Parts: sequence; C-alpha cells; structure tokens
Amino acid sequence: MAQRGRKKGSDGELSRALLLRIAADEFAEHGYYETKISNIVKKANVTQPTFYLYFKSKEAIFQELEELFRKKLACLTIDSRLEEGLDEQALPERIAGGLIGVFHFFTEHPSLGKIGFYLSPSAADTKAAMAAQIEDNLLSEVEAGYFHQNVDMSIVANGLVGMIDQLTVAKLWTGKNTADELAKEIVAIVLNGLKK
Amino acid sequence: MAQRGRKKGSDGELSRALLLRIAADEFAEHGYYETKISNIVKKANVTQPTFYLYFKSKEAIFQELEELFRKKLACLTIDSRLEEGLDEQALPERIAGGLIGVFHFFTEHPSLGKIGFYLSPSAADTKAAMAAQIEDNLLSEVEAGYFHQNVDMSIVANGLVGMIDQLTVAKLWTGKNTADELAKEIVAIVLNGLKK
Amino acid sequence: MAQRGRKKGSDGELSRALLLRIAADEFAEHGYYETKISNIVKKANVTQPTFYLYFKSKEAIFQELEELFRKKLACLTIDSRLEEGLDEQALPERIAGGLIGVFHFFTEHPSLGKIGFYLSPSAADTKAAMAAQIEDNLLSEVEAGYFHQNVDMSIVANGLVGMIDQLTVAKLWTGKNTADELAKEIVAIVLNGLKK
Amino acid sequence: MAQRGRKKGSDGELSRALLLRIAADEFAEHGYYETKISNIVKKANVTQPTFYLYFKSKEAIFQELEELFRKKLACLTIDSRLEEGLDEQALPERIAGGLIGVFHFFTEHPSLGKIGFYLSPSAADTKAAMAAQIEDNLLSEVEAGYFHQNVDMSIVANGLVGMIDQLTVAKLWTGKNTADELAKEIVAIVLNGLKK
DNA sequence: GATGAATGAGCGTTCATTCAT
DNA sequence: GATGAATGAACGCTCATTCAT
Repeated sequence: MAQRGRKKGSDGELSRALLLRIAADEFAEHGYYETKISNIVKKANVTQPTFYLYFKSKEAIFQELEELFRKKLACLTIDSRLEEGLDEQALPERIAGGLIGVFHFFTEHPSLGKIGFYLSPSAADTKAAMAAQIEDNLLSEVEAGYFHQNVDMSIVANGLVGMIDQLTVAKLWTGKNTADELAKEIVAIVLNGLKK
Repeated sequence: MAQRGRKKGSDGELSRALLLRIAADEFAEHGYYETKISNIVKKANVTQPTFYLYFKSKEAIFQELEELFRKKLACLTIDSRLEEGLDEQALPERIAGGLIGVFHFFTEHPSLGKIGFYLSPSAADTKAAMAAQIEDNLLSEVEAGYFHQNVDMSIVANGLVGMIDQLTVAKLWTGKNTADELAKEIVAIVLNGLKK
Repeated sequence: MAQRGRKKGSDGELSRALLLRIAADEFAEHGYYETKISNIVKKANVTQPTFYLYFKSKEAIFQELEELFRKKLACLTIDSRLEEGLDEQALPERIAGGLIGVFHFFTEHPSLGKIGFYLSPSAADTKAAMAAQIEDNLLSEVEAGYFHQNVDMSIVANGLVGMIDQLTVAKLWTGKNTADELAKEIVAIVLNGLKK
Repeated sequence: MAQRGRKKGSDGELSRALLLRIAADEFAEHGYYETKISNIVKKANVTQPTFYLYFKSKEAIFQELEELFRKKLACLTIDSRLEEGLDEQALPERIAGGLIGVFHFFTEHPSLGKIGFYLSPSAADTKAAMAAQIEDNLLSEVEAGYFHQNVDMSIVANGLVGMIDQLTVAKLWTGKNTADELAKEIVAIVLNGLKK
C-alpha cells in the first residue's frame, strides 16, 4: 500500500540506493572529476535537487562509497588471520583462502574497488591500513612459528598489498586470471621464493 | 660578456623548463584537476599566455611529464636485466641493484613518479609495460638457470611492480626505508620466501 | 490565479525567447564577434549559465536565428509565385505583391534580416537559395507566357535578389522609401526597362 | 648593391607589400576576426613585431585594403559615365562597357573585392557611394535624353549596385558567367525589361 | 630592419549547488 | 519527495600588441 502509484525510482530509499549505485559506476569509469552530478541524476531519472536531498555534496557521496569499501575490506583482512595450530600441510591453502576472499571482493565490486583503492585521495591510507592489519597478522603468525623472522614484516605486508593491487588491475579485472589462480601464485612466490 | 653564450631561444628554454618543473610539483601535490594553470604561472613568475607559448594545453604539459617518466623508467627496467654467467653468490646483489635503480629514481623524482605511476590515467598501462619488461627479464633469467619455473612469471612480474609501487609510497617517500633496504628485503622475500 | 495557466517550463520558455530576441538585436547591431554573451545576459537580466541552459553555445544561438530567418524567407519567396490566368493588367501589381511581402518582412524583422542576409557566413547560400526559388518562379511564369525569354532567368533572379538586398539596406532601413515604393519601382524597372 | 645579402622578404617595402597581399587573401578567405596576425606573418616569413613596423594595427591594415578597394572602384564608376552624343545603336554597348570594367576588377582582385564589398563594416557606405555616383551618371544620361524619367534614379542606381553585388558573388566568382555575359544581361534587363 | 620573449585584457564555457514552488 | 529554473565562482585559452635587444 505504501508503494501504490510510485513512478520508478521515486521512493526515497530506492532513489538513494539507485543514486549510490550509479554514482559508484560513474566514478569508477570516469574518475571523480569527470563524473558529473548532472550525468548521475540523468541515469537515475531524477533531477539535480533530488540528488541533494540524499547527499550533501558530490564529495559526500564519493566519501560514502569510499567508506563502504574500507569497511568491507577491513573485515576481509581481519578474517584472513591464520588461526593457531595449523599443520604445515594446510598452511599454504589457508593463506590462499584469505587472498581469495579479497580477490573475490574485488571481482564482485569492481566499482567500489576502483574508488577505494585507486581513485580516492585516501587510497594510500586505505592501503596503509590494510598493510598494517596484514603486518599484524604476519607477526602473530611468526610468533606462532609459521614464518621465519629474517625479513621486515612491515615490508612484507606492504609488498603483499602492492601485489594484490597490481594483480587485481592487471590480471583479475582483465580476466586473465581467476581469484584462485592469483592467490595460489602469490602464496607460491611469497612462501617459497623463486630460487632454485 | 657573461651572457654572450646565450643565443636566441635560451631564455625561452629556461622559462619552459621552469614551467615544466613547477607543473610537475603542482600536479604531484594537487592532482591534475586541482592543479590550476594560473597557479603554475604565478609560481613561475610569468603570465598565463607565456604558458601557452610553450605548451599547447594543460593536458599537453601533463602528458609531456608522463612521457618523461615513462622513458626514464623504461631505461631503468631494461638495464636491470641480469647478464649471464653470474655466480650464485652474486645473484641477490645484482637483482637488488636493478631495484635500487628504480627506487633511486623515485627518490630523486618523486613528482614525476607520482604523475606517471599514480595520477596519470595511463598509469595502469605504464605499470603493465614495466611488468612486461620485467617478465621478459625473468624469462631470460629462467632460461639462464637462475630461477625455477614453478610460477607464472607474468604474475611474478606484476607482483614485483605492485611491491615496488606500494613500497615506494608507504616506505620510500615516507622516509621509513631507504632504497637499499627495500631492495634487499624484496630480494630476500622473492628469492627465498617466508617459509621457515 | 492570473498565473494558473503557466505550467512547468513556461518561465523557461520566456527566458529563452527573451535571450533569443536580445541576441538577435545584439548580433544585428554589433556583428557576431563583437557580440558578447556577457552583454546579452546582462540585457536579459540573467546570468551567464542561464544562457547555456537554453543554448549550446554562442554559435548555436546564432545559427538558430539564421535558421529562423531562412525559413521565413523561404515561405515568402515561395508564396510570391504568380498564379496562372492573370490578365496583363494585374501582372505588375501581383509581382509587386511578392516583393512587398519580402520588404515587409525585412521592415518588421530588421535584426533577423541583418543576421541572415548580411552577417551570416552562409548569407551567400541563403541568397543563392532565394535566387534559385525566384528563378523557378520566373521559369513557370515564362512558360505561362508572362515574360519573354531573351534573358537568362538565373541572372534575372540573382539580379532581383541583389536589388532587394541593396534597396533594403539603402532605402528601406534608412526610411527613405517604403516597401510599397520599392516594390513598385523594381517592377517598373524590371518589367519595362529604362529605355525611352 | 643596396640589395646584397638580403634574405627573402626582408627588404622593407617588399615585406610591407607582401604582408599587404597576404593579409588581403587571409581577410578575404577567413573574414576579419578569424584572420590572425600570427597567421599572416607566418605566411610572410616574418615575425609579429615586423608586422607592427609597417602597420599600426590589425584594423589599420584592414582599412588600408578597404581604402585601396574604394579608390579603384570609384575610378571605375566615374569612368562609366556615358559621354554625350552617342547614337542609340551604341548605347547598350557603352553601358555594358562600364559594367564590364567593374566585373573585370572584381575578377582580378577578388580578395580586395570581398574585403571592400562584403567584409568591411563600411561596405554599406561604399555601396552607397557607388550608387550615388551611378545615380549621378544616370541623371546626366536622362538629361542627355537616353532614358525616360518614369523611375526614381536613386532606386535604379541602388538596384544596379545590388545586381552587381549579387551577380559577382553568385555568377562571376563561381565561374558560371563571364564579366561580358553578366554585363550584357544586366543591360538587357534594365534597358528593355522582361515584359513581352 | 628585425626578432625572441612576454603580456594585458578578455571571453566562452562548465558545474556543483540552491531557491521557490 | 520532487522539480524547473537559476546562479556564483571559476578556469582554460586566445590574440593583438609591445619590450629589450
């Protein structure tokens, strides 16, 4: 009954969600500055004032999307910490599991991923936070005896973030590799190295 | 008499170089869109038309900087290929040498680095090109017997690019690590892995 | 209540029409290049962005005015074709009628006339089109037996266009002659010639 | 001896004449506003300051060209007055002679013609002056008994100017008719009219 | 006579944002 | 909740013109 007679896109929350989704795609495709509010509202079939009913400003909607990304990513990163008591056999697979989660997220939300990881001025911060979390994980894992301590774990963590970053752009989003493949390879490299 | 050597065009080239340098810094600091020509010329102590005496447009000067970056980077990447006949002892150091070159470049030209690697819409292409070059190097090195072949070298190459990328931002430009340290750590990780 | 009839878009159309009218006058008075958008909007009491709400560009509004002129002129020219079965007595008056129509149009819309006939880069085309239409009329009229065929009707047609052109500028718009006088004189000249 | 070692276009008067000629063509082709001094000097192989050595301003060079046109045209118009004592036989040919002179001038100096007759803001004045001169001629010719007096000679004169104008653009410069053809047709029309 | 370098002045256009309804 | 209309504030760019040499 609350919905009777509604034109498409004119329910409050619906409009908001629609705008948010369209904005994400537009930002991802054209970048922040080349994305025009006028375009977003056109695609959402609403007028410009309607946009400002739901979002304070262009920057605000962008930051909202950013925040969305950051939260989801943080969850994934935290979840990827290895539990104690794993046998050596299972180690690689467990590590890969965490990476797969991240890659899956990037596969399913490419727009959000582009915004939070590449477009946003605070992408560096986001990556730093991710690295910090990973470092944390690694340190526990060293303590748990999984890894040796001959390397600076902060550097390893940032290295991993960088690998995820570049492989997402160059391999995942281009369709050249799947999340599983990438995860497996990263594990292979970082765990055993290249040396014969 | 001190100026006798300056023939025609000399002052012009100076102005041009000045604008180019300032533009690089401005773009690096504020990004493409928030960089205003009016600001660049103000800092260069010239008027706006002077800018257009030397550059066709805002986009043109940006692309010129991009190109500058790409060329220097390509040189460095090519130079980092390992020559044949290295003994196993020298291997890590030689690999690190190539990385150090890249990190030094980023240290000495941070503005150019930001432009070409982070700001430019074609940054992804640049990184892809770098990865391709590194992959090339790696494949020769596999053939030369330096590395085993259990991993996809394209993924390794992209991973390395990602590591360089993230470590530059998070460690090099923040002053937390030197080029040498980063290079050594990367070598340690990628050559031997983390496994105990 | 007086305004009840004005539904959505009504004020917008008003602004648009106002801008169009003012622009016509400005273009006519100062020419294309010396006409500034800033001046048009000032006279219309709106801001510059409002202008761009209704017109794509300065060139676009100019072309719209041009087109307006061309269409009205084409109607008038077509309407001035003589119907068949006129007796010789009525001929001069009928011909004059067509000319009067054109001159009236130029009297009532001098700005449009200046734009379409003098300022526009395509004025030559417009005149050529008018001449072609007149030639068409003349040829039917020759066939109908009104005129002899000793002259090239394309030249006559262009000659008439030229006369209309110059007399409009030199006589009509200066107030030295009325539309009726000019029409009558043209008829007298072109029908009978000057020879004693 | 005065000429030894000169580079092309660097003799004072030569440069001036060259600039004048190129400017005429540029103005004729692109109109006043779309003609850029930078372009003129480029085509003349001189620098911008050199231009200002010879001409006070863009407007000044344009006006100089205008003046050139006006003077030559005035001569031609004056020369076309019919001398007394012509027999009726020779009349059409003599009148045509004057017109041919004008058309020849337009054929040989199209750039100048475009400038003085179409581009210049004072084109209307120039045409008015020409019309006045023609009217003068016509009045003497009426007095000499060549023409009847049933028409307003000022209107005839302006009509002739208009015909010349339009036929020059539409027939002469397009190559559709020669000066002689146009002159003959105009005479035929204006002397005898179209009526059967 | 000629030039390399530079500029004052200005214009068209864009876009996020807001009022009045 | 939604809209038609309007705007403030910039910004990139152009071009005729002029120094200093």
